[in-house]
Amino acid sequence: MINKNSPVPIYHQLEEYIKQQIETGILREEAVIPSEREFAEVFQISRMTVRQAINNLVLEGYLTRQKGKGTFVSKKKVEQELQGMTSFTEDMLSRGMNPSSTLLSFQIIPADKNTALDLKIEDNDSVYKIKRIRLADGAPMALETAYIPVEIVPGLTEENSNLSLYQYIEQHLSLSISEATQEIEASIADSDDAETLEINIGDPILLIQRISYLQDGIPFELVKSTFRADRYRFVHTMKR
Amino acid sequence: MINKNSPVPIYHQLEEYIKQQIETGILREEAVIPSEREFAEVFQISRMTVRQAINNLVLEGYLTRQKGKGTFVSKKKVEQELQGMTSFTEDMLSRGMNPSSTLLSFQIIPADKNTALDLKIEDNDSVYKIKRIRLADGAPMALETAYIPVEIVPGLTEENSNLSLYQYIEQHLSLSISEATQEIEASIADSDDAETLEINIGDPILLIQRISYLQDGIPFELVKSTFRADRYRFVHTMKR
DNA sequence: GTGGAATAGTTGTCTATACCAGTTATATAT
DNA sequence: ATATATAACTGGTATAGACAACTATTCCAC
Repeated sequence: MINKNSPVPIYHQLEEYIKQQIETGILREEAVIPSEREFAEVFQISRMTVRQAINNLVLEGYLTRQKGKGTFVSKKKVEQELQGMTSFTEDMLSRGMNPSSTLLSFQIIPADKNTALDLKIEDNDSVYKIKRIRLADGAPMALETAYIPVEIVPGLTEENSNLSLYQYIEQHLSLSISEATQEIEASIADSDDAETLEINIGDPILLIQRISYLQDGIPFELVKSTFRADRYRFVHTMKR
Repeated sequence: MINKNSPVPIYHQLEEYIKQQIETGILREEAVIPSEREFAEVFQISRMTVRQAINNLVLEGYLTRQKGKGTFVSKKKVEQELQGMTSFTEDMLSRGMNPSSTLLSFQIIPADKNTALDLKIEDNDSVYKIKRIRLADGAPMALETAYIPVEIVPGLTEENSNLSLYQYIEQHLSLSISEATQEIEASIADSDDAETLEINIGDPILLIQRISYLQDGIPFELVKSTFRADRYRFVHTMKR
């Protein structure tokens, strides 16, 4: 499970290992995880390295420590993610609705000037352009257009683009998403919007543009969404 | 400066020391701080201990590291606050605009059912109801109505209500604001909105409702704002 | 039973050291 | 002067070991 010769740092390998154990349910909510010395012994690594992995998971909210007792799996990652970057799917699930989507188009195109600027790439660099209608409980909720640099996420196809992009990036490319910016504005539907969202021209709509960044501040996704204002309201919690 | 016999951990002492250097301006924004090895040498402590202190300050946003170059003082605690709870005034200032406001009314009224629910008080408990027009560079930007429980912030008057409520609460009542939730939706202007915001009926508007909480999760302010969509766009950064 | 000591487990703090991987200044060769 | 190695810095990762602080249990004396 741990490869000492991998260029991936050991502590990061251990993080992923423990995360996986949590997500697959092998380590359950509220349960104690093995002690630091035990991890060190089992994987033949130093306790300080184990601590580095566990520290990060504590900071990310996966675990909590209790001096003298042990380290425990936190309950509900969901609530923490809610305070920030939720995908449409997660967002709808958290509202008790059933999300689905219809793929309208999947293209690889050269980036225009504005898209290139937002994604910090050169003009005409290749990007995926993926258009979807997002549905909640079967009814149209939003029209979404995503732009993703091909260079960063190669091998995206019409088939696998339906899976969670975030999971793909974190697990297969072992990159992690650190930050996102959103811009939200109000507008009114034009004829195109009205048709796809099944509303009337002049009805209010919510435009949301999100840019998601990797650890190093590299943008990897630009999503422009048009929501039906009568069905969707953006909810958001800030801490500190 | 560092006391090895103190019950306070060394890394924490060092954190406070560095923080102080930053806050007193001895270490300036963007400047390099001494290297880890230098701290270790000067204070005769281990480099790992220095790293523990610096790690924490990095996580708290005081410092940023750059491999091969050094560790730098982050600029502006303000910007971090911007990622979250900004008042209209701060928001506009950060956009390079000149904010002002016109008080429309200042009342103490019994809370209606919904307001009471949001503020977690009883129906008919007294609340301040403060209506303002918010201007940016002299032009109407938003219509704002704030509801504040009298019990939590007694002594608010038409005069001092113009000052920063947040500062007042943090400094005079020594309470601290920990969290806020926002709900954002799109709508279209009715005749009232159109008149106060100097736009046309049917123009798009952005409705923002914010509830701010004290440390203990006690709501102390409910603000409902109506923004001109042609002039205002909600911008928001999420981390992690 | 109650209190206290001993014990074995946990995380927390700290040291000393080593090597790796970027960055920058400096010396050297051309 | 201009390249180009090289050395000397930086933070990043990892080791091994030590003691402190805290928790839980067990056992024993009272």
